[in-house]
Amino acid sequence: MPEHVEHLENVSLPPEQGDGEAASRRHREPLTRERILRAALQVMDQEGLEAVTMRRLGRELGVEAMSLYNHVKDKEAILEGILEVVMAEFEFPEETGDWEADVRAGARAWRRLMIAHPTVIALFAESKHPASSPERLRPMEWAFEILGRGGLSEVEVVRAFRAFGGYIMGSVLNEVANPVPGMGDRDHHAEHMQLAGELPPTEFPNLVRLLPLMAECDAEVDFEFGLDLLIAGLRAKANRPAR
Amino acid sequence: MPEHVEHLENVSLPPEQGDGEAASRRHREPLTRERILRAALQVMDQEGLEAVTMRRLGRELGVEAMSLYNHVKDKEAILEGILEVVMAEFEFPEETGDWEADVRAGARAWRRLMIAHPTVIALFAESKHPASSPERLRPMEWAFEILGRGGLSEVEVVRAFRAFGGYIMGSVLNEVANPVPGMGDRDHHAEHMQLAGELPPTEFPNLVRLLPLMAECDAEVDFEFGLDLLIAGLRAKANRPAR
DNA sequence: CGGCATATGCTTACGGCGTCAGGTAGTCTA
DNA sequence: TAGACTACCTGACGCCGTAAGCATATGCCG
Repeated sequence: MPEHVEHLENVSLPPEQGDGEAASRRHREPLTRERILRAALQVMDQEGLEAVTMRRLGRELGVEAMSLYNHVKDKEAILEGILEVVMAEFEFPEETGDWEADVRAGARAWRRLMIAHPTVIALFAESKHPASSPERLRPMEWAFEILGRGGLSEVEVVRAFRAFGGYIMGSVLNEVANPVPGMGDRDHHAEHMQLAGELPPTEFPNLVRLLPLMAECDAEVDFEFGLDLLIAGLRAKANRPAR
Repeated sequence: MPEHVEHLENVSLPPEQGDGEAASRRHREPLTRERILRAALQVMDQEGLEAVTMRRLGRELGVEAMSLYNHVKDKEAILEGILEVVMAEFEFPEETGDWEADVRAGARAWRRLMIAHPTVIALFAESKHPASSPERLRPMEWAFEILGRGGLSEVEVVRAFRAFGGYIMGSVLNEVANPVPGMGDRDHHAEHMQLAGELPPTEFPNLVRLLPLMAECDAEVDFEFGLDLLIAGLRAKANRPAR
């Protein structure tokens, strides 16, 4: 067993006194739940969910894996914490008073958040407990507030929330699970095209015809298309004039 | 129907004597990709994604983990195979000729499939490659076919497909990730209600008021609500009369 | 100042994971 | 009958999450 290595970090601090190790430990900022969650989110964004590992987070923070347990209960708690951090990033759009515009802006803000951290979709899909932290509930509260101004009944507000929420979630899921160009990977375009070329045209005539079209679509435009459908339907339901 | 017969067994060998191990090895039906995928799907449905393990599947099939590799490349190939098996279960609704009814029926069939195997959502969310097997593409082809009959332009068909697909995916995701009663877990209802009771009412007035409503909602009815919105919007776009 | 409680981080270890490398025993064909 | 092939097994490696216990630093008491 080699002797204890005095980490090189201690050269960066003022030479107070003899004990290098103690000094280095003093000057590195202490571990916190906050710091852990931020590191976890970063690793997840950059390298995917399977890279988020206790040992890896420890390495990222200059600490052993077991030290993390002083600040979080579980790995599961870390994953839930990531959701918290992400939802806390939600940027509440400025309210215009125009109901449709506000709904649209809210939907876009939500989508933008998910697109910025695509892997959270998988996190949602695997999470076992419903949301309960204020960070996760605040955007929800706000969405209810906005939707409630459209002349809908209470139960319609709930249903509209679920309809929009579902649509946003699913759009992003399809977008990141089945990527098309316009956002990121160019090679999936080629993959799509090639697939369309290889398909037996008698069994898959529509696919052969439409897959290339699909590959060319802009995910953002498509998102707006579905949003239009939902809002048009809702407008009818609320007996509003087409503005 | 219990039509399962072990056809290979009697063909192969005359009844050799004695050796118990050889005999037992002979009458267990041989491992196949098919059998592996079915076992994987069953384990996943009953115990969740994290229970799907090479060793576990081996145990399930009376075989060591490494034997699975004679029939599948990877664990990842197994997970993709599960998607294949599930999508092969898609029940194509009978076509009525009524476009709206057909679209609705298709959406319901899709939803029913996901609800029957809730964990596949997580699989979709994690899968890295777009669909390419015929089993996964056939329902897609069919959806394009149905949507194409509504008087939409080609690009609108693609967009409608993505809108409906997104909505279905997301609805089911929200339904299984944030369960409410009516389908399965009763205790989540209580959880919701309790949460509503504990929330600071000045910060979350809408949540406090609407969460109980939400807990009472029927997921299926809510699904239909969103479906109505989308179809109403689409009907307008296609310049069809409200039938 | 000494002494202890508490908080923080480290070490070790256990069982389970995916999978590589190599072994073996039955079966098929020349 | 020899050799190849198939289908399965054994053992090992390096990961994983985390339980248990040890070491050290800090804060509070007299």
